[in-house]
Amino acid sequence: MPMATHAGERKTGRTPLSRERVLRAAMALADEHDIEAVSMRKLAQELGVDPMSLYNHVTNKEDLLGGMVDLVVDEIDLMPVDDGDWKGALRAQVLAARQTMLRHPWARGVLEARTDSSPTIMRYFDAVAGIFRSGGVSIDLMHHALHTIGSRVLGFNQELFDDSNTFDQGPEVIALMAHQMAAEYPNLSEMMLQISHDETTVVGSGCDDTFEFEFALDLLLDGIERLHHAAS
Amino acid sequence: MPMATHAGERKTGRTPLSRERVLRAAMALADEHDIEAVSMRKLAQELGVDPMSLYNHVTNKEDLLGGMVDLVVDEIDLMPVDDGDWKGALRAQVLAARQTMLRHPWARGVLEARTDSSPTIMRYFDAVAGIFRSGGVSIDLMHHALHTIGSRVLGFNQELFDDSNTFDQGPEVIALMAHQMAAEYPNLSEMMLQISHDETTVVGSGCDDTFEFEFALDLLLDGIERLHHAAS
DNA sequence: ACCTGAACACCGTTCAAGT
DNA sequence: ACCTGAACACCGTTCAAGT
Repeated sequence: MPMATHAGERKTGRTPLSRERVLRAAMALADEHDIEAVSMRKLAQELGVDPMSLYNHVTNKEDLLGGMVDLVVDEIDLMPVDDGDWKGALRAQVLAARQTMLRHPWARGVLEARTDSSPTIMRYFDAVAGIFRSGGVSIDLMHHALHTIGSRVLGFNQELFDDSNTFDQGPEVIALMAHQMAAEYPNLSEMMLQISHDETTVVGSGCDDTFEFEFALDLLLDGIERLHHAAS
Repeated sequence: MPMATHAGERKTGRTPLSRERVLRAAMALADEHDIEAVSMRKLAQELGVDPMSLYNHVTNKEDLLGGMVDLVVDEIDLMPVDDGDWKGALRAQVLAARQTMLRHPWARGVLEARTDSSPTIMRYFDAVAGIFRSGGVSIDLMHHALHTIGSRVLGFNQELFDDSNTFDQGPEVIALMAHQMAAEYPNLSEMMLQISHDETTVVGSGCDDTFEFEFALDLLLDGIERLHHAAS
């Protein structure tokens, strides 16, 4: 005797669609195959559903991307406010954001393309602002500081100058490349040569990125702290 | 008696296609209607040509975008190296880049999406590196500095925290918004309130962006200079 | 209320054919 | 050598129809 098919358990017994389920699936797809793999059609296929069914839970693709990014930002651990050390708390907060973004590299491009920010993102920025305020940083300085730190507040290493691939090579390969470039790009080739010889700097590109990120972050925080002290 | 139709002057008398002409047309299209208006098909239509004809002068869309961006970077004025004031020269160079990028706002997204950098871009970075070297900045510090300045070297104001739209509103509108947000985003609403009252800060969003850009740039340059002096 | 399929208006690009 | 048109494999989304 066949069981009665009641709502929520159609002939396939598959869990019904929901915004949550759609967004989670999209996030998994992006994590695994990068953002260009996330099309409405492929996502639907992944969920075993007609492409048009997605539109019952997401108004359009922009909404989908926004929801995905909110999921990521919600994943960032919020650091406790430490009245005695706003700089340390802020540093920890930004590094926490970076950890999350490293797990979801596609989020950067989506966030930068977004035009209006969601409540989730506002909440994160409000938390960061709270850290500044806990240290008595003036609103005006905090405002400029937020602009200055830029997308690094969310843990992005905003580099156009990405030489991490270069330094994946062995020193002798780099030396060869550097000599070939010497005529046209004398300064860059000089830089490549020296850095490839300096073993303490080159410890694998993953570590390098972390070093450069913290170097930049500390330079920014030190500068902001200096202005804060000068003002008080 | 009909004129003979010779090469270069087909029945329409239109100038023949060339890489240069394709790239210039694409740039004009992007300048006027933003980057999403630049499709192979629309570009071909703009040129009065079959879409497939473009592929004789451009290997694919990626090549097209790369060529467009090279055109932009080539537009940046290169500042003379000033041995006595590397910081001032660098500042001037970055602000020159910013002027160019303001004329071609679409270039930022294309540049950030690019994976490998062209000779044109390498030449620009080499010029920037030359400015550092002219001031005797060590290669190691210069390397970190380039990573720290990040995409700002090319004049981008890398802001996720874009409140320029907000401050386009009148003070009373902002005050209303701030009060509505107060419960959920106490720190941000406090910031909005104060900034909207401070008339010297809000002089139109265009000017604001310039101020924030220079504020961030100077903070970075001052930090780098401090490290440079500490090392020597 | 939720899901579906056909259809529309777009993409970039391959390939064989024209001149 | 350069250009063309038809065709292919994709997009996001509207709309009318199903349950």
